[in-house]
Amino acid sequence: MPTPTPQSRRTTAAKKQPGRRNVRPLPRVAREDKSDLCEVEVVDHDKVARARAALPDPSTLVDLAELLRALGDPTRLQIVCALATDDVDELCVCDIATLVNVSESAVSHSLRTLRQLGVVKYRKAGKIAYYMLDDAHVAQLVREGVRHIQHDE
Amino acid sequence: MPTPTPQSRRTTAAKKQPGRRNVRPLPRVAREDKSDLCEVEVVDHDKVARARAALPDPSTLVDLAELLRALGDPTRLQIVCALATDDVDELCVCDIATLVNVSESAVSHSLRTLRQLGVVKYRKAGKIAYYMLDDAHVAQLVREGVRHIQHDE
DNA sequence: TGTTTGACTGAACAGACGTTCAAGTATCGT
DNA sequence: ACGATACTTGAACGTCTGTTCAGTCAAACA
Repeated sequence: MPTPTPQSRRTTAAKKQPGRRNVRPLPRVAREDKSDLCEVEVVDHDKVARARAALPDPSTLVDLAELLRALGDPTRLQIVCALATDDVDELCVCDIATLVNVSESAVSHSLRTLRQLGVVKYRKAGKIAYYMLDDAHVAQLVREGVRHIQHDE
Repeated sequence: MPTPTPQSRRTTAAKKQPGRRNVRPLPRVAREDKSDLCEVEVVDHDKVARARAALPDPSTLVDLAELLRALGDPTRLQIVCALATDDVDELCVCDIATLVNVSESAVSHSLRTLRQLGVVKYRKAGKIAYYMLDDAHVAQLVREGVRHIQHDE
């Protein structure tokens, strides 16, 4: 049986290797390939070109996706929300674990993820680690997200 | 009479529709439990109480996490970015597939996810489905995310 | 009518994810 | 020094995710 599938030729742009997390996996983000695409751009070739031009560069895209996915976990989202609270500048791991109701180990793992993304940082005082936000933009982003969810739709 | 009927499901609540297996058991989101926690709140009990009070309610938290996680996928993020482009009001599935360089099937699956979250909607013209954004807030959120990623850090 | 096209769907698979568990590193109190 | 505390780390495990594949459907065209 022949394979008349339009784009079955070079679709192997999605081969990612099992690398570490914090670096840049760069999964299958647009590679400016477009050379052997078969002309599947049926409808509006010009509009596609415009959209492609307006697309953020792959590095930005992957970084943002990574950030959003990190915030897309209830545990981590709660941590960020807690640290974004007024009058709550910093919290220790133990308190965060109590707050979001998970084990300290799980919190520690989550905090590491957020740390590697530059979302949080920490200060060590004795044996206690106080975590705080490292990126005010992220807090702002989350606050707006909450507002959007709560207001409409 | 063919009924294009662009669907847009914007369920205010109750988006735990029983898809297939485990629905959405609301994993370990704050349960207001705190009664039998062993007094692990070592450092600042008051601050924990404040942070907990400021935390969004579980339903908002889960909805937002769901949205952020959906946007945290490079394919879906690119789709939203493309549709958020000025002068690009709508795109057909075929063009989107070309744009983000994945198969039409994968795009269709991704679009369904975004549709179910109320991020995009579509209009059918003949056999072509034109997708467009359904939530301007999300587009705004993504645009700010891009700006934040590009500007600092 | 039959074929082609654009898009959708369900099953299935490889890989990724988040938690738990057990062990580890410092630091503090005695 | 010893043990307890606060936290981190790595491995393991079950679950979830996104893609591919194959099949389906409706609309357009021959």
